[in-house]
Amino acid sequence: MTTPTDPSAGLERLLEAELTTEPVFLMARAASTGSSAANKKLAQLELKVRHYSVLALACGEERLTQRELSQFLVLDPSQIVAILDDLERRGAVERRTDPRDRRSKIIAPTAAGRKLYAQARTLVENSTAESLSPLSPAERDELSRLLKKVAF
Amino acid sequence: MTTPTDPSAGLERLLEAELTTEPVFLMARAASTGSSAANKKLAQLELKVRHYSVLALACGEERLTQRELSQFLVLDPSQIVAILDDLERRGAVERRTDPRDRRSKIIAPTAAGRKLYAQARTLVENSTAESLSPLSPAERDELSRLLKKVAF
DNA sequence: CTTAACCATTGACATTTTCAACGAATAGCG
DNA sequence: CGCTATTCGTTGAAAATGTCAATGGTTAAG
Repeated sequence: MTTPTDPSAGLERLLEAELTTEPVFLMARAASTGSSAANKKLAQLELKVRHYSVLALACGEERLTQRELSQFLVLDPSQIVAILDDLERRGAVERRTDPRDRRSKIIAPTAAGRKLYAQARTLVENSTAESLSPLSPAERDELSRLLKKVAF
Repeated sequence: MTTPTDPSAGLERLLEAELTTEPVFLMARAASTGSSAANKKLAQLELKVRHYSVLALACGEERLTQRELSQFLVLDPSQIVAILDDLERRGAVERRTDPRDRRSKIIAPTAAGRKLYAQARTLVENSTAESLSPLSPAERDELSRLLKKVAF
């Protein structure tokens, strides 16, 4: 098993570049490599991170409307529609008209959806473990803590 | 001056959602909000983060080829072409055929380019300060340190 | 009851990503 | 030296993503 060559190999001399101190850049790069790694793993379930995120929320404690999903995930309502079309076609979630406000639709997971989420979750955790492998367990926790403060 | 309403306001009940513990999700969200904030500031210079990144590297110590920019920024070579077309049209950078390998082109900043970078850098720093405002100075340093370890 | 606002959805459009193919130039090897 | 394979920047097409206005159905406010 050959280690996949780092695409940015041979550029160690750039580690001192001013850009390397910019959090915007670091975040973008970390997020980009991280989610593309996760997407690769999720591909075997024909999922992408965006589907995984919606599915995860659908499988959570709170029952959410599409509007709420849209706000929380910072995605346009129309994108939520597309993602839900995929997930619903696969029988992973259901749209239920909110009885208290028939404009909204509440997203609920099916049994198959929960199963799918369980599998996906494992894959994502593997991917995360690899992505964060340069960090110690304590550092991973700290990173998550800091990101959470920034992201909300 | 009214504080722009947080788009994800009223969803505090989701802060305990399982998804909130996933670094992939946190990174994506932090990166997304962070760079869209930076983009807004950079708009007054008619720049985006991607242009800023290339300009920053061009203004650094190392003289880089397009291929190297592409690898370091994890962007397709064709995207580098487009970004450089913009920057060159504005007279911020120059493409110089590498005398040691006439296939490659070395990117060099012009005087105007350095000036532009200086202005842009200030804007980005302001944006970063706002984005990371929920963190203490020590936490910001720690976040940068951790991100750097992950991103490279 | 009427008007304004909200939700999910659709469709159009811009931006970004991804990929294959090309000419020019170099590197490796006989 | 000559031939072949590889690399570089560039172009163009296709797919994915993001952004935005308009719609029908529904609710809220007066």
